[in-house]
Amino acid sequence: MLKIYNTLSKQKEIFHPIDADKIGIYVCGMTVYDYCHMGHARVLVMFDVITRHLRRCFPKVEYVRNITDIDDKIIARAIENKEDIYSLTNRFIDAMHEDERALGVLPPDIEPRATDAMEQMFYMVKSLIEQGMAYQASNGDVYYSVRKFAAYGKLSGKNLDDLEAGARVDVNSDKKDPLDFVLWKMAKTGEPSWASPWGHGRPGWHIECSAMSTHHLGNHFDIHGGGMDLSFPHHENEIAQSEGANGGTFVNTWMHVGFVNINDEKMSKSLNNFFTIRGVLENYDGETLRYFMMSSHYRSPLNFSDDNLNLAKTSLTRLYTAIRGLSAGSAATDEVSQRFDFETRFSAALDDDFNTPIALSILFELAKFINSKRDKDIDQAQALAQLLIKLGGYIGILQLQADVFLKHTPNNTDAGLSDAAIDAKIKQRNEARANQDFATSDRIRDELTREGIILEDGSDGTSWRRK
RNA sequence: GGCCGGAUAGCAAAGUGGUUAUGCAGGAGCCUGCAAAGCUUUAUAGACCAGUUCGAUUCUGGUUCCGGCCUCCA
Repeated sequence: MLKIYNTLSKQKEIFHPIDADKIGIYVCGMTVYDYCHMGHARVLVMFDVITRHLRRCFPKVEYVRNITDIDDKIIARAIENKEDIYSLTNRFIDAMHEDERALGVLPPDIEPRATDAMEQMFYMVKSLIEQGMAYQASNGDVYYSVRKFAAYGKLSGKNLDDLEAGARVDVNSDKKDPLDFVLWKMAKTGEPSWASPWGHGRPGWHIECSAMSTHHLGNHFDIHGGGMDLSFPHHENEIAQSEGANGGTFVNTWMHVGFVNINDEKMSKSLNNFFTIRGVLENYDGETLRYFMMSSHYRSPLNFSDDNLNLAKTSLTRLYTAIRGLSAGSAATDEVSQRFDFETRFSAALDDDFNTPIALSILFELAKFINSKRDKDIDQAQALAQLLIKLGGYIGILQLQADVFLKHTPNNTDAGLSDAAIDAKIKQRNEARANQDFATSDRIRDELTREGIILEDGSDGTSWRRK
């Protein structure tokens, strides 16, 4: 029984799909004018975990994640670079896809772009104007009349009068109410623009998501998500637009992923304390990054630091060490895995609002069993290793050959000793050991240790891994 | 000012009204030529103050501190 925390009700709810044969989920994606940072990575990874689990729970899941490829920052950056907005956005869309693959994130089913959704936005804005919920101001911009939507504030728990009292500057005199937000912006000279019923211009930020989500998933769909910072005003405005234009409920379940923090402060572009995914990938592999993201619950803050990343790497190393040498073989269910209900408990953890820390803890239990069985009952160890790999696969980890993970260099470059050179050293060392020449064998091991190579002598020979 | 979260052992991070979270690090032991890995075992918690209860880290109220949103942001 799947339970999801709904921002709308501020509590965990049993998830009741609108149509159990087809789940619709929409996630607000990136604004593509720069490389993705760790905050984006968290949203990418967590909604990947979420959709992977949903796909196991339901026969069909339609996962839509948009790309915002037109907005003020994109225009500003394109002007700065003296480049066309499409060449800018295409470049960063490619970079985003590259980052996504490195993190083991599966592509969404549909990835619509704002610039392809103009007609759908026009349709929605028209509907809002016709119903008197939006108006074109004297400067030509079209605004949403927030006061016309009685339920405004239901997602963020905000009260219009409190908002107004606390509203900071930027009061646009063309707005009827300072809280009104823009649906369509008139183009200034030199700006990219689209012909619309209200003149040449471009869409406001919020309308694209209302238009694209309802276009692909219908006026009423199951889940809408994004980063915590989108709940207000972005998602609040989406509700106002979609429910204002179409009537009825827009989305049943709203999900928000917590922030990535640096020294307990939000990582953000405006604070300029962000780390890009590709920057971090120079020192840590994608799977370690992914594990790090899953090591805390998706709604909790996640503190980004080398210590925590290294912890993730060590943890993942333990899991891969458990399956090393055992990955081949049949996946027979065995008495131990049944007795301890690993798979049931693993799924139950994910069913409980996608509790990845619990799910991971079950993988460690499994690893412990494998380690304690491998010398006594290889078949059972084999079967448990298969199960560990299978459960890991449910959340997108442990799909490499153990040795590939354990021997890789941080950024998969060929720094330091080659594998062949390491094997040669190990051979020399083992010859020395066979001759009881421990001074030589220890010297070789020390040499390798300095190169970041750790040796492990086992009953079936010496294996190695990179630190 | 308004509205939300959070405070768990050395670090990271969950569940839970009474019984081992889990990972890393630490102690002891086994294994090993010695290590590493692994196994066994062990110590170290629940910001503070009240209340409810036979019993609270878990529920309620208050205090303090931290973070977020109210402005573009995942």
